[in-house]
Amino acid sequence: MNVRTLCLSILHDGDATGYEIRRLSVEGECSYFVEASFGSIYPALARLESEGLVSSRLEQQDGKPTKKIYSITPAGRDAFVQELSAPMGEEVFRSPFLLFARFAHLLPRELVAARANDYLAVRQEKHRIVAEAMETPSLNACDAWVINYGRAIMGVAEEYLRTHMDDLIKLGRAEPNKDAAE
Amino acid sequence: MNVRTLCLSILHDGDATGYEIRRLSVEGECSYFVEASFGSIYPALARLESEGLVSSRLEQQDGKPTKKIYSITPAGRDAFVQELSAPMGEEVFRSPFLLFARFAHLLPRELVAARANDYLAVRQEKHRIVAEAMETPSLNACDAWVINYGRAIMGVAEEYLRTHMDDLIKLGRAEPNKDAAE
DNA sequence: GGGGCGCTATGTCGGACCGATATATGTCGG
DNA sequence: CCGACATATATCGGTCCGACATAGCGCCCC
Repeated sequence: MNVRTLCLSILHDGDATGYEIRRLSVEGECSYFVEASFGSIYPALARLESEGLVSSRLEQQDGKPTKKIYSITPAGRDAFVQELSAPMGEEVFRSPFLLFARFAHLLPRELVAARANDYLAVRQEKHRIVAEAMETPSLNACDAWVINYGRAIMGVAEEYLRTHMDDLIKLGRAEPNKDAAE
Repeated sequence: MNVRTLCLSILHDGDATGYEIRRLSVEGECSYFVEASFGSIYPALARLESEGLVSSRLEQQDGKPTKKIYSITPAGRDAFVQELSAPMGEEVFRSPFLLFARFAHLLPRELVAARANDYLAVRQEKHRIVAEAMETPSLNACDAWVINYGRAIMGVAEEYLRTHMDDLIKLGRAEPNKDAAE
């Protein structure tokens, strides 16, 4: 799942600028399983345009910088379907928090507690965004399926964390001052 | 959570070669939230050694290539704890399957069914690995917490997929021959 | 009223990381 | 007997992220 495909997928649902693609990938209903940065979106769009898979038009705005609005072309739609039909990449899940949690016994209890609370807040926020996305009026059936899947998983993640984080915090070191205590 | 920290975390629990670090990160009990490739492990180990955070010794074996066994140094342990105490990176979840699922309505039903079945198999395998990891005899409390967290989430993911994948497959296109049907 | 911050908007650049490939060798199955 | 696979180290091209550069406008607070 490269950035090219991500851009095509967003443009498939409607025109957008590079900036909007970024925002949708980070804050949108699907931000829990796709994401891309400016540093890869803009070059990807430029390359897609040079290949004729997207087209662009400039739009002046007063008070704001000029926008470069991209549209997907028929060739782009074909290429997108082709890309979806080709073998997929692997799923990626990387969690710095879980790596941290594995070594909670090395770290002061206050730090473990702070991190666990931060992580819970992040999970709750993500869960809220996905739950809210289900309220979208014009939601196609595929999007609804994906959102429900995400909501089911996030719901459990949040609940497990909420009910078990105290166990993890108790594993943190009680006396952070003694260095050779372990 | 860079590859350097990942290497230190594995060496913290015992000596290993670059090859073994790779295998642990891909097949081990924590492979569901950490992973790294050879292309980043070997350079990372070389750099860690030049900085004195790990040391290495060569071990001849007959029938197999010479191994280069790495050990973490006291300075390496300090640096590891330091790194865990520093602000963490964001969690990453990228799912090509969910992007595919969002556009199931564009794709032939047989393809959707095949992909859903493949994905279910992958999820079941991952779930099995984590569930099995709980049986490990010498399991410290932190690892147990992390594994249980993963098991809870993977259990729900697998079950949701198993009970709802038919709904997704039904959203696939029934007649893949008509191109202009959409 | 002015200074700083944040938002919209495009884009570049260094560095991190993946995936494929190269190299060498030994085992095991067909 | 040959290819596939496992062990083991290492490099390289290309992708992608994160930080930075640029720039005009609105908003808030002092």
